[in-house]
Amino acid sequence: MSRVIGRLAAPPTLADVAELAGVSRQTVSNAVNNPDLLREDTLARVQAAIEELGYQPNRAARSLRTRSSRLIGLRIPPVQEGTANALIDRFVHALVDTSADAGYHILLFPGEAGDPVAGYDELLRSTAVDAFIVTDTLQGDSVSSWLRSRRAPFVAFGRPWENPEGATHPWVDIDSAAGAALATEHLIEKGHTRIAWIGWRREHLVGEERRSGWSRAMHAHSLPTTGLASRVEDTIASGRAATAALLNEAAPTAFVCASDTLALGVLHELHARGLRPGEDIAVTGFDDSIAAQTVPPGLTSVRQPLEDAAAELVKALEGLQGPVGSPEGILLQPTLVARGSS
Amino acid sequence: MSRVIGRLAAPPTLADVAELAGVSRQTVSNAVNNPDLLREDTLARVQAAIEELGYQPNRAARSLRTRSSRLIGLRIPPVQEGTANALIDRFVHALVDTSADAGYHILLFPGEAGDPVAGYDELLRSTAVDAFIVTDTLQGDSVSSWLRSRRAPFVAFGRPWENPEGATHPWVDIDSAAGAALATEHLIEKGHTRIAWIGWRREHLVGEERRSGWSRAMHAHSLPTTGLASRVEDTIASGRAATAALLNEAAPTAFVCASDTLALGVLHELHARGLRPGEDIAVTGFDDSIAAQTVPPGLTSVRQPLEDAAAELVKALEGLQGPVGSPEGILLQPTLVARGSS
DNA sequence: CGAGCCTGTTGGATCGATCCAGACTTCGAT
DNA sequence: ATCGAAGTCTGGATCGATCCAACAGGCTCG
Repeated sequence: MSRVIGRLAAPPTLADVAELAGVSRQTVSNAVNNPDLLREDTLARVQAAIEELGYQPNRAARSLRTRSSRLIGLRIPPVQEGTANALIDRFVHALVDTSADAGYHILLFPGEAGDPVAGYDELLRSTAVDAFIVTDTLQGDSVSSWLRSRRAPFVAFGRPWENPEGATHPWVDIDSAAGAALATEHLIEKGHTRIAWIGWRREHLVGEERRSGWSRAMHAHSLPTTGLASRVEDTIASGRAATAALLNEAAPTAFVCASDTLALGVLHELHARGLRPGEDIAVTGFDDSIAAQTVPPGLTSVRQPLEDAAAELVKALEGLQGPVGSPEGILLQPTLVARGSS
Repeated sequence: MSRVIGRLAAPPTLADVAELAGVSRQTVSNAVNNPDLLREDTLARVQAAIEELGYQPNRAARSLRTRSSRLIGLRIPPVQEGTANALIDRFVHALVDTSADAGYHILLFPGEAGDPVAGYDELLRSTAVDAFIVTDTLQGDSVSSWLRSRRAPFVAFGRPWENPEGATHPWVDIDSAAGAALATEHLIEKGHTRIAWIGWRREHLVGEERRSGWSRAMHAHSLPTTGLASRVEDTIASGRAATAALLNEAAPTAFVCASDTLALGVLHELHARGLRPGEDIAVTGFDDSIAAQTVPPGLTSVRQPLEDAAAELVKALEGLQGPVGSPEGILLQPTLVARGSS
């Protein structure tokens, strides 16, 4: 029974189980995939044989026949130096856990800088994955439209900004305007009136979205916004520079930032000026990164519900296999984690 | 030529290419796998056909026949709250990049808390992966020995502590004693003489390893170590508590920590006491995490060469497929990244 | 000039699980 | 006693790439 090829004992096959249980291969296959087709005693006998041999279906064979690998492709974008943003990592954790519950595994592939589509293309042609989860919709939706043109099944974490209403694929996103508003309201509640915004460049649609949450909350309380906003690169250094400029020119008592990276830039400038975050100046970030959780005295930050997002994405993915309904978009609400910095 | 099944255009097969090029399937297969077996003009003709159809071998079929999936399994351990340690994430990035160069993809599976072996077992039985990379050798080597008993091919990131000399599998590790010594020497050079150690509990063999680097460097310069060491849990809270105790009782001017998490604990306590890191008290961490890179004024930390480690692991993995030599262990040297905290 | 060798190519078998069509059993209804 | 239908179970074909044994055609060499 235990054939040995090289160093590795060959796992038992369906035929082995069938022989042991005294039934045909098809019956074993049914026992695994359609148990209710079998008579009770036959099922029990087959299951005992499966148990005894420790049988599991060979993935390659099953995948060849069914044209489905139960694998989901996820592109890992290149690491960006000088940022605190490890959102993708938390997302990967959440996704691995939830997709395992649904019987999927996550296949990672590198995001080559040159051709963003290369990795997708290879996996698609070789039918290595059943679907993709696309996370980099920030950059403009070139990947989405390419996948669509290839008729590849995928769901996106992030709105299709080009065409928010009539999306042709399911997506899940976080209502980040609401998140920024949450942070702003929180500071207003603490008594701040001159609350500055540090965000991303105008090209970044998500950045503009978040900024609108800040300005909406400010206007709702009739607070001034003029001269209190700046738009910079998403790095600690530029966050720090923006903070210096705003402190000198607009005298804010609080900062709402579009990312933890920028908020850390604020903390750096405060540190350099001997100002105490949370006492002299309040700061909030976005993403609830590890850095936000650990930096003294703790950075108040908007937390994206990545676990929920992952669950919704996997659910949408399963919907893809079925009938072609109109693709759905889901917007999840973030929460605010208050810490020492506010 | 473009058969359409459901919504997905079926990719071309080897037979399609053969027909277009006017050769047999075997010849196409050779063009892909053993190009030097073909005459030059035939090869060119086949390659043109491959190009035209955008052919890539079906992974499931190839995998079924060759019994090799070109996938590497990696277990993602559950996230630990209250820690700054996202070493695994940086490692995943490095591994995805280097393994892609070698033609492998990374398959992630969740580390269920209950049975650490469950995920491995499933993938092994279903022949889903060619090999594993094991990262959690800290916990005692139960996974390694289980994999060994199942004759599963794997390499470890981390020494086999039970049996460092006569390892039965290849491993790659970082010389973390040298790393701690590096940090200690750095502080001695800056003029510090009372340098405290905050490390992990004695059961953690890696922790003891790092501690020995500190004490060795101290002894080499005839500096005192008595009363200057403490061993605690790897959390920010306990790092902070240890700092408070050491400051009160032993009056150190610098702290060497076994992890960035502990070092952040030190920063928290300094912050609470109004002491300035890098000016009043020096601090070093371990792992060069994102938190270390971003916390003001920057945390000096020992950086593990994860990119090199990933490359060595993939190299070792390829060695596994070949003849059974004596498994090799590789020890890499870390570097020190000096920042504002020292 | 034919044996022997190399190169390039061929059809058929194979990997392991699932799909398909058909056969056999059981059982209530006529 | 016969029939049909539902419920069980079976052998053969199939997914696509690779392995295998064998075979043309061109070449050298005795």
